[in-house]
Amino acid sequence: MSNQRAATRRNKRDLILEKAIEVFAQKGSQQTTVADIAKKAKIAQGTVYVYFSSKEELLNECMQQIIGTEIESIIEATKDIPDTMDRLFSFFEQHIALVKAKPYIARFLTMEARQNDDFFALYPDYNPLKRYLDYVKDLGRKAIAEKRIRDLDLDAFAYLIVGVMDLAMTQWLVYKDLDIASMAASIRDILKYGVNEK
Amino acid sequence: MSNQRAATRRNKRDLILEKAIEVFAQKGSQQTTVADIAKKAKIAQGTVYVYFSSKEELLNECMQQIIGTEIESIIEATKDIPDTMDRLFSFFEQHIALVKAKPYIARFLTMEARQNDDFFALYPDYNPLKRYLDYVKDLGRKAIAEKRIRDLDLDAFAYLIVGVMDLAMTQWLVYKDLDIASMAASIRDILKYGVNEK
Amino acid sequence: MSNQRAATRRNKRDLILEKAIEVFAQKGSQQTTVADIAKKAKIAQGTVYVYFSSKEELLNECMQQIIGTEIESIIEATKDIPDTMDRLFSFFEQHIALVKAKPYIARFLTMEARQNDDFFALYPDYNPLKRYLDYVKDLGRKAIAEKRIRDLDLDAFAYLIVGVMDLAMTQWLVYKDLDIASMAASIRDILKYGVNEK
Amino acid sequence: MSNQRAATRRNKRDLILEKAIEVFAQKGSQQTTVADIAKKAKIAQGTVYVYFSSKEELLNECMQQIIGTEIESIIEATKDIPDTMDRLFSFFEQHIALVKAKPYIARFLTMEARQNDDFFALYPDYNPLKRYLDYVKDLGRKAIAEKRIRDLDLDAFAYLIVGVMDLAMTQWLVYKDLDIASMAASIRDILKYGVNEK
DNA sequence: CATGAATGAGTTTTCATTCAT
DNA sequence: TATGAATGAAAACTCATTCAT
Repeated sequence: MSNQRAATRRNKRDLILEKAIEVFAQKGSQQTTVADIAKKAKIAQGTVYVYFSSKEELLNECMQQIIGTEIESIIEATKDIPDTMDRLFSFFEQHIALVKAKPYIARFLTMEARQNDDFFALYPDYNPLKRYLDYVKDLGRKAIAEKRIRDLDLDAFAYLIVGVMDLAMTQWLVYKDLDIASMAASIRDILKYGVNEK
Repeated sequence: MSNQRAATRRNKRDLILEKAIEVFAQKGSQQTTVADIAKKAKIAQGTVYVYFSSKEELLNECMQQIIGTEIESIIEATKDIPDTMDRLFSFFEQHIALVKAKPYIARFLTMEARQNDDFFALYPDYNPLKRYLDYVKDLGRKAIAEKRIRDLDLDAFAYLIVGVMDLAMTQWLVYKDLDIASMAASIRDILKYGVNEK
Repeated sequence: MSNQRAATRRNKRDLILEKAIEVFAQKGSQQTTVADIAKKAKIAQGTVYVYFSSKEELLNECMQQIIGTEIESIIEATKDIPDTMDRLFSFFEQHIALVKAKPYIARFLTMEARQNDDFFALYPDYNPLKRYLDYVKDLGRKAIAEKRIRDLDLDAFAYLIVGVMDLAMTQWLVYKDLDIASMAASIRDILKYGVNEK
Repeated sequence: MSNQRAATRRNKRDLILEKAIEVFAQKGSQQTTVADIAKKAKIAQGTVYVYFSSKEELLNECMQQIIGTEIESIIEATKDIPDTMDRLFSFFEQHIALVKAKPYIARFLTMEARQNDDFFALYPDYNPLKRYLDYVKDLGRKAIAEKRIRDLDLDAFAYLIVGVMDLAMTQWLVYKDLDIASMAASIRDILKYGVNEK
């Protein structure tokens, strides 16, 4: 009984989170009303407030859900790839796959997370872009140590990788005809050999 | 007198635009009220509606102002630099300078323009990121023709340049201690020679 | 088993009443939510509705509980004091003792009972202030008959006694440093001899 | 023009205050909705928020209005009566007259002012009962100095006067058939000569 | 009986927009 | 043109009450 109840409670909370992420992503957090979310989840507006104390809190929980779950799962999934550069581009590819599978997550990563000041005031380490940058810098550091890449400015390196990833993602959301996968190969090529004539 | 009036009208309209951009950029367009803008411009709320039919229209005018004026002026300013790569990085540097001088413009480029769907529905070519990408692709095409860079995927090239620029700008807005100028040199170096050991 | 059940029912009902009085008194009936009461009684919200049909009814039951139990018990306790004036001031003292022991009762007497119109519409005789006034008038009548006090306006007499009692109580609730006990002696003195120079 | 505008503004604010006092007094502050007040004042709900930042603030302004205006005007009106006891009972009578003329004020004095903790936290000296008590104590002190009354406990004296006044007022609100004016004479008699047989 | 999740009507508050001056 | 008071529709949030378990 307790299990059943707990399960129900967990399920409804998760249901609200899931639908909220979809609606927030579709319309943006400001344009989304609690009524929209309730409608999408087929529950009464008041029910949202049984599980979340305010629309604000619900939005933050959505972000933590995405960052804590999705981003970390990508990082986790790539941790066994031995070659650092392969690992880096596998990370890139997985991120693209995530965006393609759950485009609303991209909206959170690029939009909400960038502009929700309250959220970053509370959880500065949850800035998803910063999380990505740190991860890439770390990978870069190892690649240098392993002499797989030359000794370069790690910040510049990380910003190049994450920047191109983020932009490609953003543009893909607007112009769906962008072939990110094939672009990834070209990006890898440019980063590897540089733009100079050999 | 007619001149006087026209001048006044132009001036007041521009005053509202100027202040609106500042406030929109500071608080985000959703959080900004017409009252905020009127207060900043030291005029009555009603006056805003003498020059703009709605808050929506005012926002769109702000974006056109930025894109049409600021962005184009950067592109214009670099047009006389003969070496394509120099021109590209001059463009990069000018963009950084613009963001540093008028940080609220960056907010528009990264945030508002990305999320204001109505605006893009009306003016797809005014997507400032797309404008940047097209410009860089064009530069890249010339550089290849001039054999200054090797024959590479222009999209990948443009996304790398604009992506790193946009990200650096975004992060600088949050963490002001980022030294973008010095990073630019490193980025140029990486792009030029690639990450591989020589 | 039937006894057991009845006892349980009685006990839980009384538990809710007891806790409801405390919470109502603490926060005022309007500010109190059914959830507050349920929490204080450590039961589920729904359980309140097993014993009371509405929050309104619960509030009325609380008032009857106080008037029927607490007030009558004071009147009862003083009934064997032969001297009418002693009895009157014993009544006064017991009331003070009650307020000090259970301050939340004072809140009911002064606040809720005065403002809950519905309650008085249903039970006009349960106005606790009226109950007090009637009791004091009755005592006064006897004291006059016994020639312990002079023949005076009974209403004025009762209003003086109950009025000063009620006000002292009210102010004591706000400013706890009021020494009601010592004031009672002075009040008795003034009422006895009047304010005139002898 | 400026005068006209300022007058309009002042008038509307005062109109809202006036109507709010009436409705608050009639239904109690908790039962009163902003819609009720707006309806009574024949304005839109939003207009209330042009002049008051919240319902809470409006309530507090109402109380200050009553305490600052009505109570002080009574105290002011009696200040030229030379005999202290006459002055005291003139004060009493004026208070009764006020309650009869504007019964809703009585509601504020006895109900809202007693229970609105927030208000007293901000303005402890605006407790209307305390204001009354202080005034009567002051009068009593002078009466003693002038040897018009004997040297008695000022607190007990003030509590008797204000207590009976407040209670009479309260009961009159419920049972309108109470003849307060005639009672006042009896009260004066009892207080003057005491209850003892001479 | 007891529960507590779910409900939805009702309330406060915001703010783009209008309009008389 | 310029004003700013007034509007009212829409949104967030509360909470007494119900009901399936």
